[in-house]
Amino acid sequence: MISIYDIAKEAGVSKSTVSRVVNNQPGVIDSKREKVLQAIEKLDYKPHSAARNLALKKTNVVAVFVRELSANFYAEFVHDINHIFDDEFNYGAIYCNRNSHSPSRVDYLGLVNKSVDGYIFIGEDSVTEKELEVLVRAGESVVVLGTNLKVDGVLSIDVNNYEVTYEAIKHLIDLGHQKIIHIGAAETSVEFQERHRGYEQALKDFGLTYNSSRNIGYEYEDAYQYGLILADEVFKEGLTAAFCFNDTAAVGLINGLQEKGIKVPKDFSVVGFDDLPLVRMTKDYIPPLTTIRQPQKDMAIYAVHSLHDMMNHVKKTENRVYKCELKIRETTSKPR
Amino acid sequence: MISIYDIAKEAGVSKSTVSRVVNNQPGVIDSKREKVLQAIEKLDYKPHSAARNLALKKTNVVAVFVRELSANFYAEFVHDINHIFDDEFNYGAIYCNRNSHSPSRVDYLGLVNKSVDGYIFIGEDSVTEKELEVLVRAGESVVVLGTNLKVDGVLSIDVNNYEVTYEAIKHLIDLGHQKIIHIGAAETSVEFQERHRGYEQALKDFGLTYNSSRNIGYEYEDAYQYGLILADEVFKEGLTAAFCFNDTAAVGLINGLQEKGIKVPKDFSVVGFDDLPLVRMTKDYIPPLTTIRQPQKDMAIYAVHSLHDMMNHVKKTENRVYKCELKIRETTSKPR
DNA sequence: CTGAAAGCGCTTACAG
DNA sequence: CTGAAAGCGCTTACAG
Repeated sequence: MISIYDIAKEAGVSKSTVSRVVNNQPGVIDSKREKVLQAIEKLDYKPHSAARNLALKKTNVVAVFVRELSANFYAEFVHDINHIFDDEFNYGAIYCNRNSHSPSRVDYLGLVNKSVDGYIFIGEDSVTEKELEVLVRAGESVVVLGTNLKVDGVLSIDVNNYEVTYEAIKHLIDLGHQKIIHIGAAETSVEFQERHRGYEQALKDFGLTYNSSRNIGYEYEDAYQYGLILADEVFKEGLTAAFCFNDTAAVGLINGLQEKGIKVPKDFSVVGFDDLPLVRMTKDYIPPLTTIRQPQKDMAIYAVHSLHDMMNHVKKTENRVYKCELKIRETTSKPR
Repeated sequence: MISIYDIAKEAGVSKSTVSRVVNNQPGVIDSKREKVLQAIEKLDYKPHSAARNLALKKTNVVAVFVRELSANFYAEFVHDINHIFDDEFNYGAIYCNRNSHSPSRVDYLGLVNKSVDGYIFIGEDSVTEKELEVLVRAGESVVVLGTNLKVDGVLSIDVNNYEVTYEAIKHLIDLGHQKIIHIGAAETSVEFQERHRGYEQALKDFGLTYNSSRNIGYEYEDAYQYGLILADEVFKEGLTAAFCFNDTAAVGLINGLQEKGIKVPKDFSVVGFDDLPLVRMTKDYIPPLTTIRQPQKDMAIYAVHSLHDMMNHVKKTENRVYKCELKIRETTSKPR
């Protein structure tokens, strides 16, 4: 491979001079600058980034970790974050899958150590508290998004899961529902736990006794199958509403229920979470979803800007809890 | 930050010895190994990857580039590739968005130069021919997936777009369709061009004179809007079938058409492309899609294995064109 | 089994 | 404006 030394030789100057022109520094006479540029062009020279990173102790790259890159909700974040880095800063963002369900032999954090200036972790499965502590002790800049993890020195951005769930359940109760089920993905999820708290508190505050939570997994198909099963309980137990952990689950559930002849919202009300654009695909068949919108874009912007500030020690950054908005649309109505 | 030198001092040995235990090399007496391990634990030591990369001239990381990480079809590839690297090799994979539609100030290829052992580019918008040539000249290992780019020294994996499109059009013709429209995303797309060739050849071979291609953009909404418009042409010109560049477009088109009272497949036949699992979400409202399945998983496996072989100079690898399969389901039928 | 030394490809005071 | 030299944190022959 060709190095800075080769360019120096080709152009008849020193490595120092080559370095200066590569980095667009002033104080190089035009004639030499030109020679260097030509040599670079001629030999297809690209600086070796590991060498540069080592010398500069910075990389102009940040790492973004998510549980599963192709998961819908996270994909939006990934998209936004990428664009913000692109548009506003001269930073590259790289992405890593962090699927905790498959015990991975790859230690990304070790792999990536110091080859990155900052870290963004999205979703609670993307990182552990212990890992965060190690990063902080190493002086890294890190922000976590939607994890519920609180570690000194890492900036945390989250959403008011408890309150907004309370609000959604209250909405159902106000409509007259008495038997409302809470559907989550995985019990271990802090998200689930927070929302579960909101669910139970609302039941309690309004004196409802029916109290049932179920975790069904992350996939559309899980929700669809569960809808099929749930139909029975609707008939037997007089269930009239469900609060779902995301929109994909809500759509799956609705499809499963309707398959069994239970119409939404006439016979049954459903609340989703996330307000995914994806749901457009079903828009002509399923009523617009009552759901909860997270201020995703704002969160992404704040995440990127804060990380940037942290990396440049610009100023103190502060944790933030964003408020979600209950979007009442057409999958919830009075029970009949 | 703490370096190998700090560990050496703490453990009372030389850097060489520390390096040996960090890399699990034999030939270190147990008592010293233990001391080093303790020092590492105590000081939270992680090797600086840039330094190691520079010394070793290898990184154990590959980069995967796609146009848009959150795009549906690519997301599947990303998912598969990640899992294969995880399961079979001790390699990390990092992902980069390469959205050519937003002129980016970030030169990923430069950023990532030599901080990665190999490259996978997915989809034609992920890389240019010129970039590939530069990488080859620099001796990099690179594979391209679904790009139609042929550059000496880069392994190319693609799909028989021309043939399978021909087959799909023939299927429609066999059913009795005479006016078939070809719907693409962007004219500049080689994918479009290949499929267009297949479309035109089939028309020609079977003596059809109606010949019309349209490019409508990549999003669901584009297709839906276009479906609304297309409805008119169906009435006026007697169009009876469409071949779409992907399933999302097919669903959007169907929704648009049905909105205007045109039923699929009774009044109009539609063929999709990709056989996305995503389409499940509409399965209770739209008939199962006649579409084209790409052997995606096989392609991902071959891509990862080939790249691994190239990086280790194990053996010659060969370009591959995978055959797609026309899945005849329920959105195509005889015209009425 | 162990350590001193050279080298990986860059950057950047420093001296001129 | 320019170059020689030291240094970034690691690895690995080499000598002992």
